[in-house]
Amino acid sequence: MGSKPRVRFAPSPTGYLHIGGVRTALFNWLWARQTGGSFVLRIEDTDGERSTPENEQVILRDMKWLGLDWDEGLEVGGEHGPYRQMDRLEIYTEFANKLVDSGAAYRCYATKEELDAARAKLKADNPKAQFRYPGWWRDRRDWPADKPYVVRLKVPTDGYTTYEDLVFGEQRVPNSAQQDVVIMRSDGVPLYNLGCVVDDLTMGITLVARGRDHMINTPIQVLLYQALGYDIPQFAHLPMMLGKGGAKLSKRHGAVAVGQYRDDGVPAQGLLNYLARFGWSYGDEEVFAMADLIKKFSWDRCSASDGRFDPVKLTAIAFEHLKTPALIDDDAYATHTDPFLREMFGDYDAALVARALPLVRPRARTYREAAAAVDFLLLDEPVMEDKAKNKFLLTDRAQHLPALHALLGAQTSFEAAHVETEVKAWAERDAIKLGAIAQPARVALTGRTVSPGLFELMELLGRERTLARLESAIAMRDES
RNA sequence: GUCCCUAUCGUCUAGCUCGGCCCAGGACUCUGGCCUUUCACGCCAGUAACGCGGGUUCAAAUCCCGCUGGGGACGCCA
Repeated sequence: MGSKPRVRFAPSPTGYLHIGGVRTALFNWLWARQTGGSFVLRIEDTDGERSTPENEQVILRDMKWLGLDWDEGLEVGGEHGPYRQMDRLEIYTEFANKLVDSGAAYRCYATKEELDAARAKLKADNPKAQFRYPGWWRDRRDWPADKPYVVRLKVPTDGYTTYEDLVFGEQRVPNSAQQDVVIMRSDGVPLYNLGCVVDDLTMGITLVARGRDHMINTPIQVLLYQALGYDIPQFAHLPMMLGKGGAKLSKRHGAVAVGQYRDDGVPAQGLLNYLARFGWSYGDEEVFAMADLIKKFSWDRCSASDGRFDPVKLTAIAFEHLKTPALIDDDAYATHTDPFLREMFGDYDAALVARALPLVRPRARTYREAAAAVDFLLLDEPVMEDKAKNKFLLTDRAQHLPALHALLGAQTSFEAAHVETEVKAWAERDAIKLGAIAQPARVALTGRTVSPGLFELMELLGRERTLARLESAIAMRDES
């Protein structure tokens, strides 16, 4: 093991991959990529009630979609495995025994019922009091032979536990505020604190970066490291991502599942860019390519105050990527739009779409919107918006259409620049405002009032389809 | 209730370490305008914040104290 940083992301498969979790994963990943260190992915599935293999699969799938690849962990393996906590039970038992043997922890035979009763009694006497484990078994060694027990950490009753947080600075928590927490359940499954410390220890993790909601656990974990005789890693806690109004971020504040963004057609790098800027800043810069982020990220530019998730800003940042070829080149754009095109149109003329997409980019907020915006090219007939049709095709506004048709019919080249020159010359000659020609023509060709430039459209559609659509538009008016 | 964390426009934030360049800058949103064959993009302009109260100082968003607000946690959850 060298001196390179080793960081990790350790989600619980108790639900889909949440964007708050992605932010944590991202910061760890950026640090590993910047420093040439390792990014470890492990699964903390000790909550048997809520963990499922399906959730685990979703998490792995979403991490891959985001491009947050890991050097060690599930699927890729590594020399510190296994990387799923339920596959590491013997290791925790070994460490728990070590703690009990050294006197740093002890067996507690109090049953859940006894604890509940004591808690209830205390609440009855004083509703505001905080229940704390009374230490019944703290100093006993008269352990019953065949009764279930949990393992509790013997927390010092005085003094302070301190550590340096890369984001929050020096932390100093009175031990008197802690209690003898359970670190191992009676069924031999470790609790979060034990599992986390043993894993970070045995996996050689040098820096633990996680959400601030875990900050409360850190003193206990520091105590665990010390009891086990290990140096503590560095810690970096990240401020919380809350929903609008300051409440815990949930579905009603917008999509929180990564999978939802993928399905909506939001680019992964846009999502990541938004998340990177949440609790981290680099002067006034806001739009970053991934390579930039890797280069510029640092813990000392992380903020300590909580923030609120804003789906509108996320869309804006994602749009910056979507419309900028330097951030997403045209080939990549086409590749990412492909699944949506297939979903909407089945097999399609990829070469034709590839020519149209660059014109659509400044108008599409997602890949899905981009796919929808080229429908007029892929459908035999454009889908007519009623309003557009009634206003531009069935009225006098369509009066120039026959002349336009005649002019275009006489052209051999349908290159945008050429058609533009010809049409503009005609308009000038006959003193017709270009808009009077363009809008009805646009509707005839696309069915909409909104589209890329008219002459580009003609080039894209080609001579035959352009003329045919103008003819049917003219016919529409005659029939009405 | 107890312990811990935090506090700049509606939101994300710069500035705070080393007080004056800040009657506070950028971005999103919103409004107005320009460009243009439409829309979008782009460009220009505008609205909008240092939570409150005390100090310290010639000078405080920046330092100190108090208050208030917000958040996390107090489980054989993670």
